Formats: sequence, structure tokens, C-alpha cells
Amino acid sequence: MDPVPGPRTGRESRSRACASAGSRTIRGGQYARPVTPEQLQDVVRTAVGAVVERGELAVAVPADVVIERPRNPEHGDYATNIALRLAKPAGRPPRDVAGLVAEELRAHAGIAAVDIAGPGFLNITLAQGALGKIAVDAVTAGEAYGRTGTLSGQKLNLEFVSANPTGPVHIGGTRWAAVGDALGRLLEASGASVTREYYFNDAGAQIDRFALSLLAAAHGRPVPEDGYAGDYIGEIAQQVVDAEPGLLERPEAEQQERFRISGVELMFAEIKRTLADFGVVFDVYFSERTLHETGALEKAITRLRGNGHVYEADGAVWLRTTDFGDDKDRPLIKSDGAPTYFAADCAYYLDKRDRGFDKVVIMLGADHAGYVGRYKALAAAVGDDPEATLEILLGQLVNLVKDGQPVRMSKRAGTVVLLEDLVEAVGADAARYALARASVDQMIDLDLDLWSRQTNDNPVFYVQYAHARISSVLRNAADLGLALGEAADVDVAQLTHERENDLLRALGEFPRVLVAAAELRAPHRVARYLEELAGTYHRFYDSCRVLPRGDEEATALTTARLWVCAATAVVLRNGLSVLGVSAPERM
RNA sequence: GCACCCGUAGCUCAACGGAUAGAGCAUCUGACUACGGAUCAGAAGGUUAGGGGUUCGAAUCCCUUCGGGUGCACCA
Repeated sequence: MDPVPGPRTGRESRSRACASAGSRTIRGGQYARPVTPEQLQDVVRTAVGAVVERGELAVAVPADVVIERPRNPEHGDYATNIALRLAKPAGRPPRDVAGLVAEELRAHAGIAAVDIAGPGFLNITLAQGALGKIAVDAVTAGEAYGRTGTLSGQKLNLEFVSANPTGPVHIGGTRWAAVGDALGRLLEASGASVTREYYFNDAGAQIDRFALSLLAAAHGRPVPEDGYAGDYIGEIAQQVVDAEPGLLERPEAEQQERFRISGVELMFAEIKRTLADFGVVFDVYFSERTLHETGALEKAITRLRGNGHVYEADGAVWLRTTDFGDDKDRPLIKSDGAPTYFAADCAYYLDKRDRGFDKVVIMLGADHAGYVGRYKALAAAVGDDPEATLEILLGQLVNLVKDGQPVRMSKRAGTVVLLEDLVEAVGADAARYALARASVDQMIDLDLDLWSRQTNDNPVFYVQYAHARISSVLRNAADLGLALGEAADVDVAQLTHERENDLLRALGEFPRVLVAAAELRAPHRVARYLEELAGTYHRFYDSCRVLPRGDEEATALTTARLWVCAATAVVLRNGLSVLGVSAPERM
């Protein structure tokens, strides 16, 4: 995928310019009317700097200032805990520190009020009507709203799913498809260059078993020991036979080879198609076999040996991963001379690094948690700092529940719930949303009965409905001949209703939500935010009439509210887009 | 036995060390002769598994007990 430079908003570049301007005292200067948390952050930082400069406080001006959106509306538009943070280093009671900073902030033109609350929180109320600018910013930026450059310059390789082409993608892989793809979009929204990669094993015992299973199926024989069952085996076997008439009369070894090659090809095509229908497309599908064929494997071992971490014992070749915190050393080459899967992992990691990726990110299921130690060790063994170049994200597995009973899964027995089953039951949007809205640390119980009912239990409808509703309002506005007009002509000061302010503050949070979600590798935060935003819009809609009724005339307030609607639609669209979920204009 | 993840409302799940722990669904009570009621307002529902500790402040960090999941191969 092409690197997305992440168009920046003017707001952000101003923010950066200010950050580097130092702690100069600015009274109503840089941000005459700060409205976004980012702007307020700079204002607070500047205020602290001024207090320090006057010698009233002996602390270093903090680089990051936490601006929160208080849950309780009585606590103002924004709040900061800066005084609580500075109290200890300053050797002063929090409320004293708060008083000094508050006084400085009150002098700022765009700030209407500053209250000291509780242990020393500063509750900040902005000038009346100031928040409306957020709507103008969002609409003006459009698809770029929320995109930042916090990760710009980073070249990341994001590997996920990586299911072997011996069967269809099951529910576990589906979770990584949904979360991994969303994470990719999220990282791109923060300015990173992301390559989505799928590593597949097309050499080795698993594939042999797959080929033997196809062979058996084609001859009507029972599934071999350790073979794969499932309807798809018979179907693929049939496809191979159809494509190569007379295959079954050739020597068995030759047949097996043909089934292996064609079978993998067909199975993989099926996997790609299913994933594409799910909205997930990889930039690179990396074949393990190529690592063997190009000699990359030997080169990797040679390099590890050169670094002095390889030894031989019991006829096998080992990597001393215990030098880097692993539980036990890992074999690279078995005593029978065959390379291990781990050896291919080493070569693969080096290949990614050679391709210029700053960081290698791998998403694994919890059933692969045991691999983290050896991965980290191999990165260290080639001379990298694993903390900097390798990130392994572990996700808990998906539990299936049907009739109140857990569904046991076994790929080889053919009792699996597949990606396509889930999509067929609830649709791609709901499936992606539901899987992406839970933290990956959380094991999720997926009730198949509930999902197959296709009821409104899924919050994705709530979010999508908000978008459809806004679309309807904007359509009706167009029918009435009402347009947004130019940004410069909007009188945002008209927006003073409490529900409007709630909504505007929520819209202003979006960029920070994306930044935090990207940093924490937590796409589910975006989903949670969207649910909250949808609710905030519905409440606004309920108490703030947008369009004129009957023969009423449109007013400046009408236009301003249309901007608020349009801005909300922009954020819902951008947020859903990160999750790979559609934002329908009608439902 | 060792390691990692988890334990939050009846259910499914949120909550960068911050204020009164939040949503959706389910339950109860209300609101449609004007922008989509797939909505909104309100109620009820919690000792954040239990116990210690760290500090201005802990669901969050540390220790510990209990409970659940996963992994501990010269398999891939």
C-alpha cells in the first residue's frame, strides 16, 4: 500500500510551531480563542512557563500537558491536572500551584473562566460560542480531519492473519483480519507508512498432510492420519482433478505433488477472495518457500553464527536464545538436516529489516504467546534492539457459544466457524465492527445465536444510523435550497446550546482519539468513541432543531447547525473508515 | 510446576494513575399532527473476584490468594 503522508490540518502545523516557540508569555496571542484540546495544551504550557519565568514556581515546564474532557458538564469545557502533576516537583500544595496557573490562564482572551476544583484540577471554560470553530475545521479538512503526523517517517511492516493455505480462514483469523486491518488504517492515519503482510507456509509437513488429504479425497479414501477433513477438501480435490484430466492415473508421488501445488493455489485464492470480501487486502503475501529457495535461510544462519550465538549439539544446530531471555535454546536445523520453522522465522525477520522497515509488527493469537520470547531473542541475536524494531501484539482468542454451550473448534475435523459463515450471518460491517470493538486483550464470547438473529443488538447500527440520519437532514436541507456556504461566512458564535457544545467538544476529541488508539495499538478505542459520538449527536438532534419548520425562515443558526451536522458526518465517516465499516447514507 | 492474558451492572464489553467506574442489549416509567422513534428523557442495576501495599488519588501499578483462558516440541 502506498504510504499515506497524512494531509495535515493547518491547526496542527500551528500547534507544532507554537510548541517550538518556547515558554514565551502569550496573552491572547497565539490562540486568541483556543478551542481544541491541542491548542489548549499549548496555552496551558505557555501559562506554566510564564509563572516559572516570574520565579513563582520552580519546575521544568512539562512537555506534555494532559487536557481532559470532563464528564461532568459543571466542570467546564476542559480540565487539566497540571497542578497535581507539578505539586511534587515544585514542593508546593497542588491547590497553590493551581492558583498560580489559573491566574495566568484567566488573563487569556479566549478563556472565559478557570475554576480550581477538588484536589487541584483546573476546570476551564472557553469563551461563549468559541467551540463552533471545531465544526468548521472538521468540514474544511474533510477526509483529512483526524489525520496527524505523529508517526510520520515511520516505515512499519504489519503482519497479521498469516493462516496457512490448508483450509479456509476461521473465526480466530477473522478477528486478526478485522483488528489488523483497522490497526493498519489507524497507523496510516497517524502518518506512518504501513505495509500489510501475510506470511504463509507453503513448505513442510502441514502442506504435505493437506496434499495427502486431497489425494485421499480424490480417490474416495478415508482421511489419512493427521489429515484435514471438511467439505472444502473434497471440493478442492475435485477442482484439481477437473483441471487436470487423467491425473488420477499417474504415479501417486506425482499426483501428490500436483495436489500440493494446485491445492495450495486454489486454497489460497479462496482465502484471498474471502478476505477481500471482508475488506481486507494485503500488500504482500510472503511465501515461506521462497526463503528456502533463495538461500535466505542459510544466510540468516550464517549471520547468526557470525554473531556467535549458534552452536551444535545432539546433531542439531541451535540458536542460543537463552542469552536474550528466552526460556530455552531453539533449534535452527534438526538432526535430520532439515531446517526448522524457527529458522525460517529468522530469515523472514531479516528479510523484513533488509526491506527497510523500521519496525516489524506481528499480530499473534494467544495460542502463539510462547513464540514471543524466541522472536525477541532472534531480533537481539542479529544485533537489533528488539524493543525498538520488533513489536508482537498478542490477541486473545474468540470463544464461540451456541445454545449456551461453547463450540469446540478443530480445523482438521472440519468443525469450524469460518470467516464467510460469520459474514453470511451478520454482514461484513457488523462482523468487522463487533470484532474490532473489543480490546484484543479481552477474550470475547461470540454468541452465534445472537449474531445469527441479525437484531439491533450490535452497536454498529447505532453508529451507522446516526450517519444515515445526518445524511437525511443534509438531503432535506438541500431540498430546501439550504447550503453550507463558505466557511468564512458561518457565524459559529450562534452555537451556544449545551447539546451543541457537547457535540462540538466530542468532535474536537477525534484527532486525539486516533493518536491515542494508534499509539496504544487499540483500534477498539475508535469504535467506542464513535458510539459515544453517535449518542451525543442523537441528543443534540433531539433538542436542537436544525431545519426551519413550515414557513419559518432559515437563520444564521440554521446554517451553523448544518455545519455541525456536516462535521459530525465527516467524523463518523472517517472513524468508520478506520474500522473498515461503511457509513451508509440510507439504511 | 513455570510463563503470558483475563476476572468490572443480569448479558456482551469500555474506562492514556484522575473528579460521582461508563455504553449497548435486557427490565421498568415516560416522549411521536414537522429535520429518519433503528431516537430521546428518566429509573433500577457495582464492595471493579478476595486480601494487602505504593500516593494527593488505584478497575488501572506492585505482592498474594482464588477462578477462567492460552502456551511451555529436533511440530508446522
